[in-house]
Amino acid sequence: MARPRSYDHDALRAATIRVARRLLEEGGPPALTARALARAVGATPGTVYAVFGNLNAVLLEVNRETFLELAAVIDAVPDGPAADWLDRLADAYVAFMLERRDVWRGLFEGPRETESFPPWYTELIDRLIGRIAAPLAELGAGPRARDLAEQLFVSVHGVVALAAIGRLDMVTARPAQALAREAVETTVRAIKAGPA
Amino acid sequence: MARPRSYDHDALRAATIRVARRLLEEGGPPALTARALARAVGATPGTVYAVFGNLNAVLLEVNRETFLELAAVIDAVPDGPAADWLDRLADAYVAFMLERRDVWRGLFEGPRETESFPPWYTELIDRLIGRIAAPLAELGAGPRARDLAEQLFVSVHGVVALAAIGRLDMVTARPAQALAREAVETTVRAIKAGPA
DNA sequence: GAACTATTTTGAACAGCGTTCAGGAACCGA
DNA sequence: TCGGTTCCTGAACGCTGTTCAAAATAGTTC
Repeated sequence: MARPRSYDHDALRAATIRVARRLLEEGGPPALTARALARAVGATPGTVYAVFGNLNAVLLEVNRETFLELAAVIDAVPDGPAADWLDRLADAYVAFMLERRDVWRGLFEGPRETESFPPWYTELIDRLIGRIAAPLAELGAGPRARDLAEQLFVSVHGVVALAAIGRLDMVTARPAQALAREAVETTVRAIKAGPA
Repeated sequence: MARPRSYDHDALRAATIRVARRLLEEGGPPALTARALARAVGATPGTVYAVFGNLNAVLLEVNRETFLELAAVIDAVPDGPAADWLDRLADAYVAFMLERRDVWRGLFEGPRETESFPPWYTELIDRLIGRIAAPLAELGAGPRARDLAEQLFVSVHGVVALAAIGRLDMVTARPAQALAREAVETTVRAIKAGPA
């Protein structure tokens, strides 16, 4: 009753996301084009659009995978004495993001402000911040742990944001990892200074 | 001996920069196109290219003006007790950037990593960090004042970076200004905790 | 087997982008 | 009036995301 699909759409979807990621890694956001995607998966732009609706949806899927990987990496960071634990978290986060600069840029650059974000996006960030709050609480941050974790996350985000576009050296001579660790140290010292 | 210029190139240059800024404010980076610029200044794309070489140069000039304005705003922040002084600096910075979200995005998004930055760019950032280091030194940061100023700047950058693309609320319920002030407070408290 | 229907896939087309550059335009000096 | 010289225009190139009429391919019915 109908022309049968010539593609396994699930497989095509997965392949497209895989290729999208490779394109991003190799050429940054400008390399992620509908035609390049289609060519690489052996289909045509129209088919990609039939599967994803638009290019942004492809990027969103890459972001999902990236975030899931990040979550796994963060979860794999062994806990320990709170200060060391935080350092390891910071190191892992910075290293992860800088190894994927261009994918990172896809995560944080550009999209419309009015766009609403899918639940997994928010949930993963929430989880990440929870992982930061744990050692902070251990250090005696008490009820402020969550707030401080948010603050620390944003600070490290600042480091990575500048490093990912190659502009951290305009602000400081220190490398990203050092700055992230110092942000951790400052937070820890502020906690040790006692309750507000 | 030659066809006379039909444009005052200095005036055309200035007008182009002015229009570029308006386009950015009204429609963000995507609105800054060669044809729109040319149309708005009553010239043709070719002429714009004759004056600026390429579109990025126009963006760079807008950035220069924005940074100069920022420098003026920061210089105008009255000093006072160090903690209040820092709060005012943070407020001024955050307010300035958020009032110019789209111009801000032009400042920090996208350009090639290999690009070298003009001296005024680095100099202005240096000046900005100097302004932050002053009250920190007053608070007893000693020789660490500069390092802490860089760190604080990067932290506040993280706040603004997320706020400018409308994603700060994915991390925290607090507004940008509050987070910036808390970054200040954390830094101050870390200093008060004594030398490292 | 032919016709019809339903679905999927294609790829040309559209409007726009940054950028280039052949050639028309406009002046001066001879 | 005729080069010479410079300036400016705007068509053109190759690219972009996206759309959609048409082609392809199947099952079903006559």
